[in-house]
Amino acid sequence: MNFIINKINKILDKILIKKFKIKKFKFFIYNNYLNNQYGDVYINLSTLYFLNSKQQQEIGYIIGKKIINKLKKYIKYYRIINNNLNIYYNNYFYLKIIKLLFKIKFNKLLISNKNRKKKILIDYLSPNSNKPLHLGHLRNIVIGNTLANIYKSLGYKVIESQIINDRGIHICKCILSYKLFFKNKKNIKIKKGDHFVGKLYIKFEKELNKEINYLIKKYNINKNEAYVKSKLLKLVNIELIKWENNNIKILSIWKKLNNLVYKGFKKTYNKLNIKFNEILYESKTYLLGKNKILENLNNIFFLNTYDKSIYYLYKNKKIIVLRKNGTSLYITQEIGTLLYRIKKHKKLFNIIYVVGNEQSDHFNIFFEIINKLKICNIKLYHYSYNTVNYLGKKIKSRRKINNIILIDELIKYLNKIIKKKFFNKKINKKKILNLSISAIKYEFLKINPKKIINFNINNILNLKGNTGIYIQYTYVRILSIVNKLNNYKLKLNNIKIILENNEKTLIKQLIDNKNIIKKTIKTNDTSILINYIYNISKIINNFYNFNKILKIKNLKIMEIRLIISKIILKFLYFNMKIINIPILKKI
RNA sequence: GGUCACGUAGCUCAGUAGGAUAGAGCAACUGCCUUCUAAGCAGUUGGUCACAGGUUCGAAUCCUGUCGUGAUCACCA
Repeated sequence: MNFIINKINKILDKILIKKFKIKKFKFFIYNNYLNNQYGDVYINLSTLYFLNSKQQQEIGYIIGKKIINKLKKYIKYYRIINNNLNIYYNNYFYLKIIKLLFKIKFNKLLISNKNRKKKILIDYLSPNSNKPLHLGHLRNIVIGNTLANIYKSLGYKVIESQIINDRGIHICKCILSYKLFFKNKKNIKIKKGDHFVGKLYIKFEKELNKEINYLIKKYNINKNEAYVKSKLLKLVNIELIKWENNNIKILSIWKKLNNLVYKGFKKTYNKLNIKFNEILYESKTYLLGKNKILENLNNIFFLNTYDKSIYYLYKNKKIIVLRKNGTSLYITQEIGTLLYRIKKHKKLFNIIYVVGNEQSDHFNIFFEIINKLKICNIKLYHYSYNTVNYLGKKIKSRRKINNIILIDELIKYLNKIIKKKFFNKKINKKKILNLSISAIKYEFLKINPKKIINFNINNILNLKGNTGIYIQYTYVRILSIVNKLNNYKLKLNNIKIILENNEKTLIKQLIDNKNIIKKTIKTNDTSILINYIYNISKIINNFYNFNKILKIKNLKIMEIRLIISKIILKFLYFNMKIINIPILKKI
């Protein structure tokens, strides 16, 4: 949108090639948002390192003059300070941009026809069906969902996909726990299904622990030996075998418990305002992929002659892809699921796996295999993010259930805090929830996915400063002004107002929206977008405080500020939708 | 031990493609609510960018090494 930078670039190219015969050189034009002394954009002349500083300055002056000549309309003047060529926009430039921004629809800003027909599948959640969603999942959800929203805003068709791990020993533990410890209590109240099943799991683990300790004392043996002797473990394995043999009784409990969990999950998704348009279940996909491997035996995959398992050779390591008993593994399933998706969604352009960085090896192997199998031309990408630590330790979702904070619990804590803060004002439950959700999402998005999050409940409970609530608050404040002037008819022609510095800074930054979003995708870093929104919000609040609108007598100034306010609303609305932070009309 | 991340203010984090005096929030301290919504605004204090070398006109940023933290290295998913 910043047409000036394009024009400056063209001028730079011409001068360098024609006057100085420097062909393979490109200046980088920097934006300056902070320092009012320096130009709105600047070029660092030192990048012409092959010339001495006198020559650099000479070139600087020539470029400066040329730019002034060509772009008189938009540029006030240029200065060379500390070997930087600073270029200053004039008032007309800002007014022109304001007019542009006022007309433009932000949600159509990024859409290009190139992307319109392209389908992208984003696989961003794979919960186990034996426990509620927790902080570890939250990072996954928030990043995946934001990514999906960005691609949608670019015009792609996006499939948001999750695959639920609904089979295996973990769920059998819940089934057994239900049979042994809960079934006879007819008056069980189930508020939220996933929490109930989670309790079943904890109960089992507790009982197992008791038994193991008992065995260790009684027989004076070590832990591993006790595991072998454990009756509970034996029983669980029997359940698992029954499940694999399609035992009707087991299957019916299994279905019952899973459905409870899915209902619970759905409630949590609703709170977070996310929707998946593809839900896969491992019980249905775990047999896929086996045939593909057998088809390519001796060609890509090889047989272990001594035990008849099948492996793939990755960096001289044998990676087993089919067990000796012929059953599938994680990687086998991954291949199968891909085959399934290719069939189901025709013309997929791209699949993005938003999965923790601990699985980067898995994906490297997976992608290499897919490459060799020549299954498809779809671009596959592992969007990896780092772990969430709690109390100094990584949250391990697979085995342990204690030492984690559930998403629902976190929301509850926050709701309480927010309710207290609003002691005197009327505020309904839904608004409290929306505030909590925004605080939570924002907290996870604002940190670069590459970095470990050391989760501290106090950070998120402190609702000051750089938080999701701040962004919402900014929106609400501006909205209240605009609402009060709802009937005012604006005339866009012949605005001739000299803008304030904060207004200029604001406009300069607003122009960057498109680039920032593109960069967010390019670098796989949601914190870029968040920081951008936050920085602009700070300027907006400064604007709110100093550039009064309702109280100003000069109608023309009031009008231009109203226009800027409307642009701000459009901007925030658009970007809040992308990071999926709820918009509060009024607190 | 191999591989891959990360180390910036007391704490949590930004830092454009290597480029001007390294920026925010929290915490601490000053001001501002009869004010378009104070969950806000304006300001003060706070830095050997882990350490050591190298590349470069120029390094928080690139390279090498050391130290520290974490992840991973299953016929688990």
